[in-house]
Amino acid sequence: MKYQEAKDEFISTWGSLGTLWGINKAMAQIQALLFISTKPLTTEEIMQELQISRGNTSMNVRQLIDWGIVKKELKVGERKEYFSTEKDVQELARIIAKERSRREIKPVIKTLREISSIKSDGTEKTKELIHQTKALYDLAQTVDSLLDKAIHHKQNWVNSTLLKLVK
Amino acid sequence: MKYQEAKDEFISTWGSLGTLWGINKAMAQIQALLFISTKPLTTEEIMQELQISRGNTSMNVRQLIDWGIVKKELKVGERKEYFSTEKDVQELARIIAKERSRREIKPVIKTLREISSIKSDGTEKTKELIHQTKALYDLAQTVDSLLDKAIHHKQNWVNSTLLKLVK
DNA sequence: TTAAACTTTCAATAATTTTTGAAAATTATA
DNA sequence: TATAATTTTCAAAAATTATTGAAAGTTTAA
Repeated sequence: MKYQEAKDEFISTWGSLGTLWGINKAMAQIQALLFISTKPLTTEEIMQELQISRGNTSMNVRQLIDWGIVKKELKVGERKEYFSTEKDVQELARIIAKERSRREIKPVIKTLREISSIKSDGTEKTKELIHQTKALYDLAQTVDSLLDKAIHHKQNWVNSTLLKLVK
Repeated sequence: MKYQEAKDEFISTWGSLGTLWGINKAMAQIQALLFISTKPLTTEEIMQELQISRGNTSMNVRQLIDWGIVKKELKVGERKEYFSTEKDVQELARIIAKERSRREIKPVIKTLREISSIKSDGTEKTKELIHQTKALYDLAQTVDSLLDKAIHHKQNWVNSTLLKLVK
């Protein structure tokens, strides 16, 4: 496999994986492109490489910046913005875990707590609702605590924490 | 909060969470409905409760069965099929982890292995592509091994494995 | 067999999400 | 301040995904 082919394959695979996990394809592909780039890229270069429009590029780069995955860089004497992504995979995983926990998991945990703590009226169906949502709540709490632990474990959490579980 | 309100909230929340993670809303809602039901339900009952069509119900129940999350039950003397979901949250998590690993993570790992093992042509950009995809490959392997471990750890893997990390 | 009960399929339609591109806004320089 | 470079916004269009419902298929029982 030649460079260009491998690069295209990587960007395409990353885009598909993103889609499968509820992430916009263009957003995932921009991140993939920056991830393997040897230097920061401009909007123009991203558009060119991925064959997407200016508006699309602008919006998705902005979202990546909101997520804390991409940083804007300015070069002296130049007007345009350069973008680069976090290059360290573990830090990247940490950021994504943090954001998905904050945006998606924690709100669900809050809802599960509310539902599982409604007052029982003694009927079977209410008991079952409370019991099942409580069980989900407990599991979600455990998983989210693990994520929190990883999130705050700045350096090398995969090796220090996960690897010992796997081995 | 009264029963009906809590139930609707749970089904709706589960549907939204599914959507966020790339799972069809109807599929997530059917699973949610079965998860808090005190008894197996028929297609008719699911349609009625969720206000969705027969075709939609049929297709999504079938998918849940493919995933191993829902089971079909037959009652003696009755023609129609009854559906129930796995009620144990940890077993449910195990099944979902197993399926997502098999369908989505393992294929990506294979691609990352292929890309990261292309022959270097000595250029910086090729070196960077190889280096970065190798790093992703290593991380994905670690995470997938953890999932595999959890997957094969039938009983109570959350408490026996994850909890000790969290505490 | 036949027919009734039930399930599946799938083309058409609807809903949602993504993308475009040009106008408006912003920013830096002359 | 004017203007050129660049980015952002957002309504419209395109693409994708989900849903419907009726016809076809299957299964069971009389």
